[in-house]
Amino acid sequence: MDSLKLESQLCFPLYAASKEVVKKYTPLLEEIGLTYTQYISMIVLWDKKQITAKALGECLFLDSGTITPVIKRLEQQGLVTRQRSLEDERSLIITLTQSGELLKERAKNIPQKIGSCLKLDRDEAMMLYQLLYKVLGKEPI
Amino acid sequence: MDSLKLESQLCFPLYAASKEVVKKYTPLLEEIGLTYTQYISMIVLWDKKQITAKALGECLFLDSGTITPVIKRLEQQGLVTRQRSLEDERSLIITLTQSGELLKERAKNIPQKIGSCLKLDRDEAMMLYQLLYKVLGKEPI
DNA sequence: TAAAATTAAATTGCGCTCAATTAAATTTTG
DNA sequence: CAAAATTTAATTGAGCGCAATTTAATTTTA
Repeated sequence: MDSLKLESQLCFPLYAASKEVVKKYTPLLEEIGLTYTQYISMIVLWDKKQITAKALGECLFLDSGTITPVIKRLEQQGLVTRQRSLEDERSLIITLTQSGELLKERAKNIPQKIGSCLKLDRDEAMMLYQLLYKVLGKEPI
Repeated sequence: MDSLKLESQLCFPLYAASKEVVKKYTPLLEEIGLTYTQYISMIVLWDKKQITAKALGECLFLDSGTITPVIKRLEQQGLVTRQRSLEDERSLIITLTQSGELLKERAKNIPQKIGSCLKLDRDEAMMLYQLLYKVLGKEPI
C-alpha cells in the first residue's frame, strides 16, 4: 500500500483542520482588532496579567522570532506594556494594561460562537482534545 | 467557569499540534529540498500526475494566493511544469515531471519516520484521524 | 575574578497564509 | 449576439512562523 498519499498521513488533516478552525475565528477576532496569534497571547495575559516573553512563547509554542513582533503590535494597540526585568535585564516583562483587561469583555463570547460551529459533540471534542495534547506531549490541564 | 482560557479551547491544541508535527517534518523534507507545503503538493502530484491549480488548492485547503507561488517554486526546481489548459485558458495545468517522479523514491520513508515519533498507538491515530476529518467536514477516504 | 558558556530578545531572511483586488477567459442571461 | 455575471490565476499587502544569527546580560567554571 502507498503511504505517500494525503489520506494516509495524519499530518494533513491536522494541518488543514488547524487552518480551517483559525479561519473561523478570523471574522470574530477582526471585530475586536486581533489576529489569531494576538488572541491566544491575550488569552494568556487575561489569565496571568503579567508574564515574560520567554514564558509566553513557551505557553504558545512560539519562538522569539514570532513572539517579539506580536508583542510589539499588542503594545502599539495599548493592550500591554513591555519592560525589562530589574532582576534580569535579559528578560522582557509583558503586562496587561487596563485597556487590555477591558478587551476581555468583548472577547468573552467568542469560544462559545466557535464551539457551536464545530460539528463535534461534547464527547468527540473531549476525545480530540485529549489526543491533541498527547501529540503535544503535554498533559491536558 | 472561564471559557477564555487556553486550556478550555480546542483550537489551541489543534493549532499547536499542527505546528509541532509540521516541525518534525522539516529536517526530513530539507534533505529532499522541500518545504511542508511543497511536500503535500508533491504528494497530490505523485498520486495524480496532473492536476489544475484550482483542484490542487481545493485538495490542500489553500487559495490561489498561496498555491501560485508554491507551484512556481516547484517549477523552478524542475519537479513540475505549468501550462494553460487548451480548453479553458483560465485554468493552469500542473504536470509532474520525470524528475518530480524520481523524488518520490527519496520521500517514500518519510511517513514511517514521522509515525514512529508521534506518541500515539494505532487506535489513537485512527481516532484522531476520524475526528479531524469530521472537523474538516469531509469524509476520510 | 576573568574567561567561557549559557540565556533571552531581537533581527534577518525566506516562505507560508489569507483577504482583497485585478485581469483575463468563459458562461449565463437578456 | 452583447452585456452581465462568474470563474480562474495572479498580485498585493499585512502578519505569522521558524531557522539562524546577533547582541547583551547573566551564570558557570577554571
